[in-house]
Amino acid sequence: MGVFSKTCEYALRAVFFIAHRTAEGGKVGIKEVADGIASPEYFLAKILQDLSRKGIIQSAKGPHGGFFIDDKSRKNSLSEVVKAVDGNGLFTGCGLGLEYCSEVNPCPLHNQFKDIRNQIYLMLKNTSIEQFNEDLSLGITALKK
Amino acid sequence: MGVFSKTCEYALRAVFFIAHRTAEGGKVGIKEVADGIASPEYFLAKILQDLSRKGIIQSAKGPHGGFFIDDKSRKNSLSEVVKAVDGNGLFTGCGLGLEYCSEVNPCPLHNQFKDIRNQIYLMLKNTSIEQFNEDLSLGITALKK
DNA sequence: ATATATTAATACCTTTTTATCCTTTTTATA
DNA sequence: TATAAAAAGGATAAAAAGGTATTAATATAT
Repeated sequence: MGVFSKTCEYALRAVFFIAHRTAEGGKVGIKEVADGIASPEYFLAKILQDLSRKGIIQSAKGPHGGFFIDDKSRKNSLSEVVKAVDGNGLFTGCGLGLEYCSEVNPCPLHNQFKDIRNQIYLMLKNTSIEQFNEDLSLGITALKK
Repeated sequence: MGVFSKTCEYALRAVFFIAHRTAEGGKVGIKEVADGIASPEYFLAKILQDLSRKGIIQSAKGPHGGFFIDDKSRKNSLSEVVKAVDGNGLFTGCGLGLEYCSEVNPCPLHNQFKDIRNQIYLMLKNTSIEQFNEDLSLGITALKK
């Protein structure tokens, strides 16, 4: 098990792919995205529908339709994507799964875990969707396998 | 979804509870543990069996039997518990779920995520099972709900 | 107008995780 | 030695996550 759900992993990879692929305008079809990030096509379709409904990405139907990310959306931080898919339990929840864990009623790991949570949040908050476009163009980073 | 699986959350809470409860010797039964950490009894039983098989905790059958943690085991770090339950994917895996992600073939998030992973690992590595016994005795920290 | 390419919606299937129940084995002690 | 107490183990079920297939809706080129 990783930090993110499989759904969220696909979502992040897809968002990077679409942002990169449509940086100069245009749209990209679901098949191409699925292939580009090595994800199951139909499953990804559901994820992208959801992201589109939530305004994380955009889509257009019909011929020459496809998915894309507009100028405003591509400035979004990854925390928005993660929140849309996995909720913000990762940023706020107790490490030991205790419902009422808080500053006044902490679990043993509360303080240590608070730092971790915060670190994860800051990392995602300070990273934008578009910021890897160049690396992807240069082939410095990979999105499949 | 949290950082750990539900199974792992129960395991960590149980390990804290048992260590605290048997710090002065003696054993504690499954019912008491389940009640003490607000977990489903039979599900927890499976988890504890597994932890016992893997040497993270100890158990004794028969009258006056139960679970306990010996002196050596209570010095174990939490990373051992997590590794036993969730494997070490959390410490080594790619944030985007890419199989071949590495220093030479990184995903976009590789460097940022490496730090997070490491932070999680160090936190767990540097925290022992027994180190919360006192807080638990004083009622400073909680293990249920 | 119509055919076509495309996403949207929906329904369904499979696997994994979480949870429960029941039986068996072990063991202390009366 | 019988009994009771406790964990161990097996079988099953429910829920959630992950994945597939099909149909509907729709924009656009012709």
